[in-house]
Amino acid sequence: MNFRTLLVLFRNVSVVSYQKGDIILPQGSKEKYLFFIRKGLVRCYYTDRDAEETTFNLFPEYQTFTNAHAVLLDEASKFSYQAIERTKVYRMDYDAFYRLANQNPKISDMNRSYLGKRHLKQVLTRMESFVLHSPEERYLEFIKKYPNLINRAPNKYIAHILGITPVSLSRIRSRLAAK
Amino acid sequence: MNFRTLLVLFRNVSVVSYQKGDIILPQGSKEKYLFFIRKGLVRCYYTDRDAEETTFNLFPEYQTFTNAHAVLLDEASKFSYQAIERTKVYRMDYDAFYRLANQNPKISDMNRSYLGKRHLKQVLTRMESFVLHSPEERYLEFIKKYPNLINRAPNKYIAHILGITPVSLSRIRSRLAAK
DNA sequence: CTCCTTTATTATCTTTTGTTAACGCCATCT
DNA sequence: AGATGGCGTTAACAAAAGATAATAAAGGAG
Repeated sequence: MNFRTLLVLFRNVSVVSYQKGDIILPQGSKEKYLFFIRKGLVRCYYTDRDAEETTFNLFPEYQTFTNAHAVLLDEASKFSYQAIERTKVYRMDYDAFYRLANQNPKISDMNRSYLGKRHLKQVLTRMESFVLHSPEERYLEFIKKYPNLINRAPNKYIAHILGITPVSLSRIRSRLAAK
Repeated sequence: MNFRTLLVLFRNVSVVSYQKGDIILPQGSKEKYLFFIRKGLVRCYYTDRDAEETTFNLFPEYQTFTNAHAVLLDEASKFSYQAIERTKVYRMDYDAFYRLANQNPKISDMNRSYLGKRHLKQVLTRMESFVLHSPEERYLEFIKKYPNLINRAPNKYIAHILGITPVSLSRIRSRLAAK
């Protein structure tokens, strides 16, 4: 990507900072943003009628994320996005990005390959893991992929991401430690 | 979509028939096809080193499918695709489709919205179900979504799709029947 | 620093699942 | 028709997971 392309992109980017606990996007929102995390940690979670929260994903620094239901599927966002550390993001309005993509083939490629492929691959790999692997195996995959998140995010968040309860994760950890 | 667009598409479509048990695409293949199932039932499954097969998905008539790893991610296909009934598909070479998409904005839209969004939505919804719902709930969702597949596909295939063993599925069924 | 809340761990009990094996059923082939 | 093989169900046992509660540890607020 050349300088000109970058410049066009940067004009539409804003830098946003959040305190620990701040909601970046609430569940139900239809706003469409692309985020790149410069620093911090973002949690994506679902809140049910009983106000129970289930964490779906964690995004650490140098990762991009979007509220997929809004951006990719044109629906209200099914999840909330919350900074669980002091977080700084580069945020771009997706509609602006989309308009740029229609004018600039390089940005269009970026849209397709980066947003589409990368996100699809993540979600596909994760789903495969649910079918093929046990909770313990998924936990090992997780710490291999995100070795530092263990110390930065509460275990209850990680447990839900793995599809188990916090108590169960605690037991898996002690079982593994016994070896 | 107008007649002209359809005509352009149809020139690149071939009709292929399979006997029960035939492999449509083997695991590891890099061929890229789009399929529309006119009739029959297709099973998507993974084979591990011990030659154990784990079914990932079932596609009945009037559904489209692709070998996602090859078509969407440019990788070797991680799954095999097999006709488990006498099956007739409309098959299109994806590269040809992609070339057409670059010439015809309507086809391009179809590529993005249909292939991209539809597939992403399926896989996203399914992954959410693994995190949010129990095996029993997933089974109920499955029979609601595909009421007729219960009688057409072996339970062991359905069990794996739900992320459980065939024995466990059998127990869930008898538990539900007891109510 | 202290108090208070949240979280992690551990224990107990119940439920569910995995594993293996046995049995019966059904379809297919000879 | 009889034999064969695959599949669904059930049983029995072991392992794991969910639910709940108690305790300990950690983190935040004042």
